[in-house]
Amino acid sequence: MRRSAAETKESILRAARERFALDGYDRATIRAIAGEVGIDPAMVMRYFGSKERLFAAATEYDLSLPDLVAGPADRLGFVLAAHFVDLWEGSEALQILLRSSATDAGLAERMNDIFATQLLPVVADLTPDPDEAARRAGMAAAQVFGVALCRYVLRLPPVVAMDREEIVAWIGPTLQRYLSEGAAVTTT
Amino acid sequence: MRRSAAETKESILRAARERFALDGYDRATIRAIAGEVGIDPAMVMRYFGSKERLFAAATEYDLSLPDLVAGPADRLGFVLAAHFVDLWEGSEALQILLRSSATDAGLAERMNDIFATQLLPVVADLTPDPDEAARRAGMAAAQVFGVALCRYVLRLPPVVAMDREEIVAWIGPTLQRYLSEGAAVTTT
DNA sequence: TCACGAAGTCAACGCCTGTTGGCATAGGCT
DNA sequence: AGCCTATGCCAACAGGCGTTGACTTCGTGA
Repeated sequence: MRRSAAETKESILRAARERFALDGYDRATIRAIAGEVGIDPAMVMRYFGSKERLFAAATEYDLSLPDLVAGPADRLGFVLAAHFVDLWEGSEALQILLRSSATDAGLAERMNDIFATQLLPVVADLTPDPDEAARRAGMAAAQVFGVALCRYVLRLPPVVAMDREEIVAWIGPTLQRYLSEGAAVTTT
Repeated sequence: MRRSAAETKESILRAARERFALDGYDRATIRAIAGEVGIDPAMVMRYFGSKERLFAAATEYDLSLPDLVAGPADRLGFVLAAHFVDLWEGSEALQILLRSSATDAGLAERMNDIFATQLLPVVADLTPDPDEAARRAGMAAAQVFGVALCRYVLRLPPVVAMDREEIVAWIGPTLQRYLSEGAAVTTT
């Protein structure tokens, strides 16, 4: 079969996202991805150079966090929760990153970058003390990643069964507390 | 060098836990594990039969959840939080399982079993409606797994920096709400 | 028309993996 | 002392992987 280069490249990207999302970086093979598209593995190399570069191309994205300070302060957790749920549902990129970063130190580092450059600054606008802001952002990330892990990776049935609204209703107040309410104090 | 079979077996298990925890199931190789112990890869096969059986032997454990109904109802979240933090810190087994279950469907299934047979029944004792109990347990699992993911796998600096007490103080109230307080209602 | 570049195939390479069977050897038991 | 078994090593296999370079085929523009 003969297609335009752009078409083929896009087909490869689609198949790659699917395989990476399902199997993770290591187990997803160039051969399987090429097979899904119906072309020779060599084509993937021609268009993307290497498996690493293909992965990078398949996981480009932007958190595009809303400006949290703009919204009403007391609905902040809900705004963030809704935004993240939409993000996870909307594209496979974050799911792919999450799954593969469990075994790839480089990808874990990339998740750190995402955290540090996208979530942390937004939270820092709400809290004067930078150390406290980091901890608050860290806990918020833990809650968000935890839901994503259970829903898309581990596929725990109750968490998979929930719809967007219900998840937001559960984690909204949690994020609200992590981001803006009284700092945790040590308790025995 | 010559040791007793029991000693060697134990050394292999120690090295295996370390490699599995650091690299995940796929990237941890029998050769690397054997090399760490200073023996031939064939010895690993002699003692454990296969890589899969070695992994199974390296990840035996027991959640041994406390009886939540026994404690004071209003400290329930804190009790569970403290218990889980101790569990994660105390052994590598859960960290290994968490890391590797991201790419291995069989292990994800095993995490489901852990959830269904150990956490869920405990929560079910607190809530009459089984469907609601499942959702509550699911959210609690999401929070606990999320912290573990950020702390041991992704190694987000602020989450790594926290000590046991601080983590318990943060997620204690969250678990409390997920397990026993007013069910979430849909909110726009 | 025909040559040329783009799109795709093919076979092979070098490497690493889990796994196997045969061979050496040390050390306790009789 | 001498055997015999548990402990360990070595070399090799078969298969899968990413990657490479040379070859074929199609479509188009001069």
